Amino acid sequence: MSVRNAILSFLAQRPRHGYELRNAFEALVGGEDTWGVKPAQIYTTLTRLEEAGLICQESVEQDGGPEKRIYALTESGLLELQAWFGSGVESEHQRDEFFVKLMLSLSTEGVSPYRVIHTQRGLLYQELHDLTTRRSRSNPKTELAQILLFDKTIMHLEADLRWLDMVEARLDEIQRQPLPEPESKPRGRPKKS
Amino acid sequence: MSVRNAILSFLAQRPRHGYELRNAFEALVGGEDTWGVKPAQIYTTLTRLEEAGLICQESVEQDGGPEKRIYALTESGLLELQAWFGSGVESEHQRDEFFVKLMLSLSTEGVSPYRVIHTQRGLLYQELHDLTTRRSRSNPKTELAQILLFDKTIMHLEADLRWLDMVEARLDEIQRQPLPEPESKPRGRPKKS
DNA sequence: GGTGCCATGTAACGCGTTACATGATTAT
DNA sequence: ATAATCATGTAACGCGTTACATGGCACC
Repeated sequence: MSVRNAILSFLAQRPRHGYELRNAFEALVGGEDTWGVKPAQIYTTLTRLEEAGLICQESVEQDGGPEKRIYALTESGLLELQAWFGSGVESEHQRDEFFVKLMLSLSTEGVSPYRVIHTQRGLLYQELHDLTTRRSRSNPKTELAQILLFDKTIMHLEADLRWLDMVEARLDEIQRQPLPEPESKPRGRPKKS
Repeated sequence: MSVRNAILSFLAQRPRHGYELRNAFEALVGGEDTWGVKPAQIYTTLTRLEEAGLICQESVEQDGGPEKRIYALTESGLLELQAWFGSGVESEHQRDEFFVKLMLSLSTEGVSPYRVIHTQRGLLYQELHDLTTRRSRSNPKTELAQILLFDKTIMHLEADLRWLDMVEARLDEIQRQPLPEPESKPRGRPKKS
């Protein structure tokens, strides 16, 4: 939903066309190496927003080149935008791919959870190193926003690393005490067979 | 990719049909209130995995009720699964919806970044409270996995809260020194007009 | 006066969602 | 019997992706 709402917000300032919106977004989040937005996403999102009645085409410029469809915010688009600003963003941390991988590694023959943890830790350290480097190369005057984003990511990576250590310690504790294999079990009301 | 790879992993143990896979997944991650997987996702994923040649239909049971298509892992499916276990999971923290909202609130009339931060902090505290409660109600013997997942989420929420405090302090520092409005600017090779 | 890149898009797919369908089993 | 719900799916959509199309402008 980031792109969708960012588009609404940019159109609240003034009507724009696709390329402008893309540039505005990348300027906001810090360029394509931080958060590259593909053109296609802008245009498909614009189409869907128009179908939903949140924006409308104001005019079509055609100065020699390709068409430039200028979009403007509608009333309901403004309402939706305000609702977005007024509400919080729910975290979706519960959906964690690494957690699934780790759990599966515990019940899969030939896959060591310690190896999975080790690999993940290596990747996290590398990401942390890259980010720290890029963060220290930023100019704090002009790129405050990017630094804040770097900080957030770094703090999450550090949390992930601490969690990995915790999990590993936990695994050591219960070593050779295998988890019951998670199995298909009927739930709900028991049957009186 | 969590569901997709979890399916591969479950089929590596033995061939199964859709409902079994759904139950196995929910047992793994801790039931529908933690990570509810909709049946539709299982079946569409199965279809795509079959098209990709990673799994194949082994047989079709039909004991009175609806068809039960039994899927089995193929050779390339096993390879893909092993590749997944052998690689790390990249974090995607750079895509942060709240960050976008915050940045937009800085350049939007009538929206206070302090208010946005306040709302978000409220939501994070509530999520933290709920999770802490649920965590302490779990049985550490039988639900170790869920506790680990709770811990990970809690650590991330705490990181988010610390980051919010940091951002707010930063905003106070530069108060009344507005950011330049992020604008459409041509990049790349400068033109020699 | 061709090569390459800038600016603007379309098509098709992948993962995940909500809404709906359908036949069997169980509760009342 | 009727209603709930279990067990198994299909259809259609939303957000995001990669791959491709196309017409002008800059440069050598």
